[in-house]
Amino acid sequence: MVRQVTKDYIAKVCAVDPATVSLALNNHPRVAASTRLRIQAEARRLGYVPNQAARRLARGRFTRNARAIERVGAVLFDCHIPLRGAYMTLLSGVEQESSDRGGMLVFLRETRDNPGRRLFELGRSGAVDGLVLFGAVDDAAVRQAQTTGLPFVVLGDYVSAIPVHHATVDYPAMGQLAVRHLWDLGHRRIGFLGASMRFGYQREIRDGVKAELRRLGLAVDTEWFQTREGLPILDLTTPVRRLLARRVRPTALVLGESNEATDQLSVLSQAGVKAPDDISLVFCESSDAGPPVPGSTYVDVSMSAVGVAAVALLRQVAAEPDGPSRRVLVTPHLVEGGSSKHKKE
Amino acid sequence: MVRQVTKDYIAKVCAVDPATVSLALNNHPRVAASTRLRIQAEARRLGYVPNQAARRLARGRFTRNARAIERVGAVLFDCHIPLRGAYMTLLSGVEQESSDRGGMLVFLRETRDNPGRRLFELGRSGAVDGLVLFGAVDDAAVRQAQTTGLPFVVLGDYVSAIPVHHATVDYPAMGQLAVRHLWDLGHRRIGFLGASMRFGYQREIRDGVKAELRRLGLAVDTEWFQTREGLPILDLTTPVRRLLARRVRPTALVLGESNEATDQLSVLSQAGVKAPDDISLVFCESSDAGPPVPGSTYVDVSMSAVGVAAVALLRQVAAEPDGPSRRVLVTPHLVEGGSSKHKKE
DNA sequence: CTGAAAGCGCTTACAG
DNA sequence: CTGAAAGCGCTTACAG
Repeated sequence: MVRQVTKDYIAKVCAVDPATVSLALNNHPRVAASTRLRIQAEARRLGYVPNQAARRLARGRFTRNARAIERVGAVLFDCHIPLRGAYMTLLSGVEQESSDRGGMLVFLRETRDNPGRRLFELGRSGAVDGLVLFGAVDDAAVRQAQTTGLPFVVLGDYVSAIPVHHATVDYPAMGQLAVRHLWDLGHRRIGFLGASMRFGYQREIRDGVKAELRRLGLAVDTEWFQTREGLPILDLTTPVRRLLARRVRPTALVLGESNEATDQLSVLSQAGVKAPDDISLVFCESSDAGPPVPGSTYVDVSMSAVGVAAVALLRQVAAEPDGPSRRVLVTPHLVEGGSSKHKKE
Repeated sequence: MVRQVTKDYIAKVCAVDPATVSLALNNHPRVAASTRLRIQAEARRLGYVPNQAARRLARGRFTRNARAIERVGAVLFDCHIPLRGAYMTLLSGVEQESSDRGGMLVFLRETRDNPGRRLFELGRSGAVDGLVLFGAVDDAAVRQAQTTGLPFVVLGDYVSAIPVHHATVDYPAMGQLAVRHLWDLGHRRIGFLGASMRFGYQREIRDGVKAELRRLGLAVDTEWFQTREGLPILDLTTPVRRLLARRVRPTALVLGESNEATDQLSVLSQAGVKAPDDISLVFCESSDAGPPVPGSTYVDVSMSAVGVAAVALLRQVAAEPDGPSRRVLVTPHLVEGGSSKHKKE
């Protein structure tokens, strides 16, 4: 075990009181600049790292209420579906923003077997200063978070009527950007391929597409809007087939769920429809995994940026606990690849 | 803020000394059973949760050396490739095993910009009792972990010559199980489709396939062993094409990388080769995401079980720090679906 | 078997 | 501007 470098030790070396060391290292203005610099230099030289446990314990004595967000508890509400890579990216964003400010991240999973227990214990144990909730967040989850008394923010999709602070992707903008790109390339017959529509983000992307089409004065042809809603769960291809069966086909498509892109493309290719020559394609992607299909044009958004935004929001919420519900939206952007091109005349 | 229920408060209610409460709640044998039960009941009733910070601080006074693993630091070494869903599942396994024993998980990412810094600070801060390393773990990563003085375990694939404690999947067994299943179905011409072979797990699966073929007295025909080694990075389909170009085709295939399954299947289907009628397929999957293709036969392994195993191993390592390098392998199992069947006579 | 004490390393209000 | 003190909530060695 490495010998712990304590504030007392630094105090001895610098010939000052331990209290002064504490104030100096926390950049308290009451310490003379020269003293502060001397102490900070010595601390750096010795590789001093404050003892987290002692710090938290000592602070608890005074600031009974709102304190700075140093340790963030990231709580994943389990969803009984495979854990997606996007969660990992969200989490790494939360971690980044916590660590960069000298804090750290505690990761916790709430299970359905014993709902609320871990969250309750986390709240009482004093181990974290605030919470970020993600996964299958619903009314029960929000209420559990409320009982901890800690400030919290919901990250990404959730289903709850209770107003909360919320950081997520600007999903409507994804649909909007995709349509706008195709419009700029000269396309006027633009369709949409969606997935199950069971998740909020899927519906938001779709609504963004519709809204932008209307804004541009284009027909929102329901025949060109195909989703898997109402279809068997494993049927990934019928929407594409239906779309191809239309008398007049769209010249361009927005694909709302990049996870299903490969299957959709294989139906297109089997039907002899090639991108971008026969049809322009824009994918919507939100997993930081690069192009959903090599070389494709897609609307991208950084999930880790959403994690960063959530922690930043959490700090605001902690500083002003009684403010109104806040919402932060991370803006997507278009990445041009080879799957879209100007409409042939 | 919720009023903190402290041991002092319980002591007052139970009319005993705070020290007795501490001993009782930690199941110390020196406390009379009746007293212990009375105190524990009261603590439960009041919803008492011990203050983590105080506990760690107090414990630090005595046990300077090996202590129980309560708080685990999960350190992800960044890899500049998209974060895979499998990492999330690993992490949730680590979290589960930590939480179930009343502990918790601190998640940390080591970045390339400032290697070792966060790990160093984590070690000094006294925030965790042991480490689990995963991601792009190499010699430098292992050495950084060593300097913390904390017990640690490597989780999953890594590249380092330094002997470490290690928990991972029994990848050779995946290949072995797949071959054995096909053999049992009567197949004698069994091939293998691999990916880039840049990762250790890919090579281990392949070697497991080869070893089992030899064990069964089957020819290891190199023409039926196709990988993407040496091919352009985005070329996912050439291996399948090469395999199909052989004069004598295999009647069954082990697919080593389920991420690439969809692409491989589409080549097969374009060539008019259908599973399982023309060829039996067994996929290797390790992301807890269910069948890589709906209804397929695959060798599965629970990555969260690997996370659980890693923490269990960490406890052993902490208890006996000077023991030899330990290694825990999680065993995969076969899930039968429709993509494999008895060989036609 | 239980009580009273010391102290983990830190922070901040209070004196000087 | 700095020092000396009190105390955060807990654990464990030491007395009784």
